[in-house]
Amino acid sequence: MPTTPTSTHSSAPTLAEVARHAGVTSATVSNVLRSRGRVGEVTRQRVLEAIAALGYRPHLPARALAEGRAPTIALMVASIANPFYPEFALAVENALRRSGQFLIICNTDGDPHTGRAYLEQLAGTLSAGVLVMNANLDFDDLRLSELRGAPVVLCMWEKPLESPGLPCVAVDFHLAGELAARHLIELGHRRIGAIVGSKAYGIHAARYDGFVTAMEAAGLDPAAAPVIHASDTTQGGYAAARELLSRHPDLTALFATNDLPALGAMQAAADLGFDVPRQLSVVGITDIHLASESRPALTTVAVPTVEAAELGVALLRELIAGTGKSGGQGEREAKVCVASPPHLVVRASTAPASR
Amino acid sequence: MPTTPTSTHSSAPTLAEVARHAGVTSATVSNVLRSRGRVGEVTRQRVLEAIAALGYRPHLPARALAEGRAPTIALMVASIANPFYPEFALAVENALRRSGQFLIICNTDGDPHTGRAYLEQLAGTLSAGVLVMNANLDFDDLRLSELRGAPVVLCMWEKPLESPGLPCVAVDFHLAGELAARHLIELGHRRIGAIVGSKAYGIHAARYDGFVTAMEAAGLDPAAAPVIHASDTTQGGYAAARELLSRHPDLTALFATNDLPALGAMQAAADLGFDVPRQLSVVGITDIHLASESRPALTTVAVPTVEAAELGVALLRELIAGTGKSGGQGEREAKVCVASPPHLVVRASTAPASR
DNA sequence: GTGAAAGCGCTAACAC
DNA sequence: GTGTTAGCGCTTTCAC
Repeated sequence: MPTTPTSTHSSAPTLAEVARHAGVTSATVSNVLRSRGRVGEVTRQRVLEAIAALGYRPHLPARALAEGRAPTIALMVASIANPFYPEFALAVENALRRSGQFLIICNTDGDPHTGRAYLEQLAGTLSAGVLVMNANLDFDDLRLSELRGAPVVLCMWEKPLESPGLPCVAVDFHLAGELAARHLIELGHRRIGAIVGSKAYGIHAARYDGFVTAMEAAGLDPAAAPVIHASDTTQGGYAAARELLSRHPDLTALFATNDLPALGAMQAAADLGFDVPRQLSVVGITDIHLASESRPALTTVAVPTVEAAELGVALLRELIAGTGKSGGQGEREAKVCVASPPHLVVRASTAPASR
Repeated sequence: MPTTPTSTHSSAPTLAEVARHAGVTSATVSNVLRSRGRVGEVTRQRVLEAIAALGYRPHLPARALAEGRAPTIALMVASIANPFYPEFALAVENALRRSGQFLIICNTDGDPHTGRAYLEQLAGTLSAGVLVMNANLDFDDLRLSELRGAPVVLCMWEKPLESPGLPCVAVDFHLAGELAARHLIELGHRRIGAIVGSKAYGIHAARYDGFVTAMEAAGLDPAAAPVIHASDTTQGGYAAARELLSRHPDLTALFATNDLPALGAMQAAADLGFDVPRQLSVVGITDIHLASESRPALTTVAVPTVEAAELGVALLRELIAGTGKSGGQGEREAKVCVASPPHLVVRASTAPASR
């Protein structure tokens, strides 16, 4: 029987309904909700009761529209399935939750096009700001997003001394590379192979530069160290290590610019019959959870992931708050916010050179 | 100099501005945007030009408000940092992206309170529906969410034959457990230890039941197999395996209800001097990426993760579309949607029993 | 085919 | 203290 389609009271209660129920006007309800205005204690109670009685919950899009501020933050990553990102995303979500904002995950697949589409849809409408990991986005797209009213923060920018022209959280990955390499050198290793990931955007260049710095500081010739570029995955590291070790069987250590490839390198070494760390030392960078769970556990340079996430959120919030002030975003120098320095974590994958 | 704070044209262009620019009214612009109404070809072109010229992008919250439908889907997980969830989340995000919806990640930390808070804020306001993984939520909270207009779909429900009273994607984990156990039995193992995770909510109970079924089918006494409950992590599996192996050194195989604990068990075995798989076989369930990357690579029972994600999204969408029809959600039987059966993936962590 | 107008649920001036 | 009112940006009947 086709009666009125809108059932009388089953739909979500609105402010107006709460107001009617409490015998006040919606402005008053809004005021008690936001503890904003001056509301009499008795009405306040009546309103609170009405809210509880009706099970009222604010309608976030409506609020966003009226307030002119978006209720979410977007996090752009190449793929959330890469083991590093979830650790970071968790920290971001925790930081956001405290301030009542929500996290939208955007996987770009490393495709600038996908990233751009996300930015276009979200920036300034659903999302008040954008956090960017190495998602292979076009910096011009990112700057455009700023102009659209959604600040962008680059998380884990690799070169503290060099501004990307965009606000960012910088982590000294040059130092990370240096610490990793120095550790090997101090263990007596001289013939070290390097596995360098993510050529795109020069990511990991800083890490390799750190390697070079450490080599030179020790009076070694960095150019003599064989280098292989690999994709930033276990498989990539595995293949790279196989190639490296078969072409240079005299290598006593492998330096990888990231943990995943380092882990892959350890497996390749094992498959090739190398005993890690007795015959071959392996070191990575980042210290993802997996690093401590491998056998042997991976020696690596820990990077302040959680801190970077929190700094990123804080910086983004600051930028969002400041949007529109002083005429804008584009001109003044992009703020770079430096996280604590990385530090070496010695585990079981490195040992003194024996050959 | 304090001039007008609102700069004349820097703010995001609105429909009305596009309309003015094109010499039409906003209704018409809206019509061309949604290819909804009957719009003359020439005006259509003028409007499109205006949109391009101004760089107009729809304001998602405004649209959501006017349309009465929320622009996101919420995914509730215990912690996105658990290696299984990102794989699932990636598949969900891919499925959603195709339909222009966005993914909000909610980490509950396994805390029903946190989960409830998320549901309360998102369900029916910002999020049109909720996908739930084993996030330790209260089923009553979930049913309440349905009444609030945001359907809930349980992903990876473990017991296809038993309805949770909530729509769900079911995966036959009993069969998974059975396959894993049968594999060990067929290899000649008789003294098998079981590591059972996530006691809460009886999750993994189905998996262990499958183990029992396989044992009985082979004429073995399941009660004779030592069982340890462990947290659903590598560490949990590590500790459990250590205990199991030290108390029962004659065990020739370990059955774990999840890959992470299985991986941990392999490490414990290695640390205890057991050669996997020659002296000890280890099998897991799920087939997360890590399973194929461990050394030895983990034999496991693969579960259709991506398929479950896609089915979950499809089911959720269906429920969202049907919300309000035929008077509602509560009464009719909750739909359960069964994913493909799990299947055994033999790798290097299992071998014939030698003792 | 196009425009006028009402309204989605909420906030924020301002008046009383 | 509380109510009135005018939007926020968009969609959508309904006239024309």
